[in-house]
Amino acid sequence: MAYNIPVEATLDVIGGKWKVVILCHLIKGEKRTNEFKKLMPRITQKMLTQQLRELEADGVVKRKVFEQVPPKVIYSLTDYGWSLKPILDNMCSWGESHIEINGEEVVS
Amino acid sequence: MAYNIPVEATLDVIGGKWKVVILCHLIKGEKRTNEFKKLMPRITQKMLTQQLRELEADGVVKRKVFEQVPPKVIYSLTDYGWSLKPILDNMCSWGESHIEINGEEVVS
DNA sequence: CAGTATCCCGAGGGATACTG
DNA sequence: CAGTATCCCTCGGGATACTG
Repeated sequence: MAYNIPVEATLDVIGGKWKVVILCHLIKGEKRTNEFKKLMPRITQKMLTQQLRELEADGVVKRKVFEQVPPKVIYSLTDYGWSLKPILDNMCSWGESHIEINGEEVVS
Repeated sequence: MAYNIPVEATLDVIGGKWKVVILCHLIKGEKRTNEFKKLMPRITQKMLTQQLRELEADGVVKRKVFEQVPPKVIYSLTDYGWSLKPILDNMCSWGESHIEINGEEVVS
């Protein structure tokens, strides 16, 4: 509400500290919570949950809970979330072409 | 340095609180400081200067000072900054198509 | 394994005043 | 007009412990 420029609406959805990173990972496929933790070694449990909940509330991420022990939760993009793909793809490739990557933390 | 995923490099450059908004305005043409203030009524002088300085340090924004009284400063995109255009265009149009805009503060 | 609940610190950023 | 300098306070977010 009351944006001064439309792009602020976009930032409302993907502007969070970790949201773009999370979404970029989800473009490559659905993920479990622990997978996110390994892909983002610096994120805390608290922030991970928080960012995912906000993305879910905005309708771009879907959360599927498997009722079992131990618990299993899978996150994926919604159709609405996939509409962000062009933006995310562009951001990813811009980063790839403008910076050298350091792969020190690619845990399997 | 030491990114876990390339897109973090992109976020380093455009991830600031107001940077995407500033860059979107610059895509439509160079701007003076006061123009920014009118386009972004909620930004403070401090934040405006700070974000512009960081964009300048990252080489995406160019600052041109006219030595005169009263002072005149014009900001514009560098060639490097223009390489972000596809991302910014996508973000702008996504916002346009997904949210209704409120134009209450379009001062001339 | 996935998530919630507390505690708590520090810096991000607002408000204000001043300068060239 | 454009920018710097202070003061100061909120709250983002880290660390830790606990639950289903």
